[in-house]
Amino acid sequence: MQERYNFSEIEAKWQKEWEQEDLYKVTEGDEKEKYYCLEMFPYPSGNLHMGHVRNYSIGDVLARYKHMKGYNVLHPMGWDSFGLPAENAAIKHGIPPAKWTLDNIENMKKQLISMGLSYDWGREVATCLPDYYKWTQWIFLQFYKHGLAYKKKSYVNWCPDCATVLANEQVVNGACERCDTPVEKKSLEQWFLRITDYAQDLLDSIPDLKGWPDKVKIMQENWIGRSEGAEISFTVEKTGKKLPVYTTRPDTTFGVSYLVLAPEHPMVEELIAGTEYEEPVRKFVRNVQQMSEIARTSAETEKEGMFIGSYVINPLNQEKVPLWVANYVLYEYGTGAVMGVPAHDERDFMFAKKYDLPIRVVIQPKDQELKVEEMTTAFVEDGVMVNSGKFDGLPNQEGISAVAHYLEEIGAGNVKVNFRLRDWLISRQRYWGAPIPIVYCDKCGAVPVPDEDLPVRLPLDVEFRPTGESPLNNIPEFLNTTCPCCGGPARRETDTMDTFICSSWYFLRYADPKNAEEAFNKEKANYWMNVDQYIGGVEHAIMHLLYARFFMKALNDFGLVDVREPFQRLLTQGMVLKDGTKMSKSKGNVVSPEEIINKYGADTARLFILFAAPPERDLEWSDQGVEGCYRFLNRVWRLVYNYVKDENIKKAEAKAELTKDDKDLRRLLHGSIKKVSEDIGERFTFNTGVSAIMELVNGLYHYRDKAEQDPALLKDAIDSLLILLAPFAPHISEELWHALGHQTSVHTQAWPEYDEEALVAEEVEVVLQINGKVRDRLKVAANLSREELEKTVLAMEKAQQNMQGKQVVKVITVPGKLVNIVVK
RNA sequence: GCGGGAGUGGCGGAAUUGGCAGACGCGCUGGAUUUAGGAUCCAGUGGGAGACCGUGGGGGUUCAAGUCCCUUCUCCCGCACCA
Repeated sequence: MQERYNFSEIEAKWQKEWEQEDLYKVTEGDEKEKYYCLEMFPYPSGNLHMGHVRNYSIGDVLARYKHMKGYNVLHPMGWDSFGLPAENAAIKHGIPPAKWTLDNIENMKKQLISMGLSYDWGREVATCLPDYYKWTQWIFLQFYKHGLAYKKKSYVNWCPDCATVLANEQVVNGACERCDTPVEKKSLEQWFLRITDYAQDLLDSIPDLKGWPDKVKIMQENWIGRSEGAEISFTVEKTGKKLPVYTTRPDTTFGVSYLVLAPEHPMVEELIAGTEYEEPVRKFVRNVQQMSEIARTSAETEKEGMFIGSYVINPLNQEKVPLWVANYVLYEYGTGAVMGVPAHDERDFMFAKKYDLPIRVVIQPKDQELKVEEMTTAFVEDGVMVNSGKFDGLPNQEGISAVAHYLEEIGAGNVKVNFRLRDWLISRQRYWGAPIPIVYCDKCGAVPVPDEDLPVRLPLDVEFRPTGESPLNNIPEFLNTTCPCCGGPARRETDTMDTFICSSWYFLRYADPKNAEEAFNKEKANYWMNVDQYIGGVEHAIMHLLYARFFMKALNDFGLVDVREPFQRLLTQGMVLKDGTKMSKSKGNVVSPEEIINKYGADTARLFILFAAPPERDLEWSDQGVEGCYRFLNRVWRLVYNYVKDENIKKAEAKAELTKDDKDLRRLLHGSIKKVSEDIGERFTFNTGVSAIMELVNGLYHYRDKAEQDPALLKDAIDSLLILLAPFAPHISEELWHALGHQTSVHTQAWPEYDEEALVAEEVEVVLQINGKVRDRLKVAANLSREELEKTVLAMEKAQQNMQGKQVVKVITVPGKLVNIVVK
């Protein structure tokens, strides 16, 4: 055994060895219980960053731990490899996207391997390869065949910089999630998936996600945004047509003083055509539509509107109220029209004040009387209905359903549930994605590509121009095809799918990655799913995690798999920061994993990133902290080195009886086993797990200084130490394990069990408190009875001093912990 | 504005069920070793000379509060005209 810890030699050696032995290969159907440990697969940007290191270190500790605990562990890795950066590289550097992507994968895979991660590389998938996207296309067609994929013309979010449309979820504060460019609205014909059909289901099963952080569950709940209310039909006076509005407050319907349409509402144009309002209203609508999404959807934006010259009839009281158009009404939500009740809605109140529209109180608070002239803000709390005909006197909460049901009776409305969630726009006007497998025929319309013709291959020999247009439009061999229906000439769809589609089912493909006949074998998927532990960044709280849940429910409904939720437990790791902020090139505070691994080794990098903070919290990078972890591994190395070298210890006879020092070490050892097991397996607090291992090492150093040791105990402690360390620092543990003379891998050892009896201390320290404040300490026998403990502590000098001349009110004794004397 | 999370030594962080605040690591101080430095090993390290005081501030419950309740401040994250 070498005296020095030569990490680079050791790490290379064991990485090669593990690969040759195929140590991490798994197959299904083992008699062991399965455990599916999954980390979010990366986009192959070309280089690993610290966020990846953190993500994959966490996953690897869990996977290795579960493996040693006797589970059949599936721990795969792959590549989310479609996406825009590959195209940008092509435009900028003239490298074809496929080559750029595959080169990046190769490089990143090397880096992942250099971290010593326990992946079954035989299950590697890359979403950009035809053997994967064939099945992405097939799944799309399943959605299509079940009526869950459809094409419609609508106002969609367009990012001018990315030159493509975006899903609602990809618009952040009115700007493109990727490049921060303000999005524009465009009216385009696009493919959607009917995620709204699953809105209620997605919401209802959130409480079942027991192992998910509340934060993520709440975010999803808010995103789905269920609201209960009523749809109420007003009648347009001029045309007699019904104009439905959606409201959560049908109890305020008697307080309606105007109605507002969204600028995009088709009835606007219909009602102004040929009237004196035509020109000014058109101008107003145009102005609103020219506003950026950010300005338009901000709550701070001044509410502006305009009367459009028509009136509608309130179905409850037959009142005639004016019809307006205004910038604050969203066409996409509800019916695109709202009723204005200024007295009881803040926005309506502001609007009515601005345009001098009437305000009528229809809900009175219980303890005071509202006077319109005195109101400075809308009254939105609960109260009693007034000015509401036969509903007068009814508490408004009851009024909500009473009015809704009455409207239903008279045929002027119905109870209605609305969701904020919109259907998922999946078309992208980009090249580097999975082609949507549809062809357009003049005779037959949109026709799905037959399963046997899949995959619709992405042509690889393409030319990129910085026009923003998808090159697929310029490739006749791709574009022109024959109709699968009638055999006539047809055109292919040139849009590709949102890459979130590819990542919505990859965890299923890992269960059966090589299958050429199916997306995945049902039995294999049923065996491995669902994912027992999923680990990734919280930035995916909504998009990826919601889409994947939607896919799982749909695939279950298609009968392809038995489970309905993809991820049993979810761990969202915090960011890796440097100098208090996120690492970024522009700030110049990036620490590259490669650099750290070269300087200290992967084991040190892993250990530091797990030790520096609990996984959910942000982690501040510290070069000195890394140094400390490196020192610790050296300390472990020397401990084992000295042990192996010391012939006396190995020759020593086993002792008949353990001394106090022996028992202390044994208690420390078993306490460490317990702590590390719980910290990895139950609490997911790897930082305290590492600290427990450090304490064990400190204890072993002290033990080595003792005059006599128990050789059997020492050997057991050092063996166990290496097993406990193995999930965190796999290379050094393996090397030292073999240096101790073991023939098999440390990673295939059974995780040690702790002995409850060994944990029991013979002596404990108890505390003397006076009025709750610690005044003295005392070592006593651990099994001392309550009475004896109290007697002993009360007899202490400090106790006597404090009781002198005072009245003892009471004495609280907690055996094994403390005696608190309350004096007056 | 709404929702969520966090404020603990010089720093990262521990304290799992209300029971010894500051585990472990960094940094710092001292000692041993060494020609010397580095490395290593050992010891010390919240503040205060001390009685004592200490978990963002104020109040409360309790024999006992970092932990529970009320209130307030600061920071971070998510959503934000969804009728």
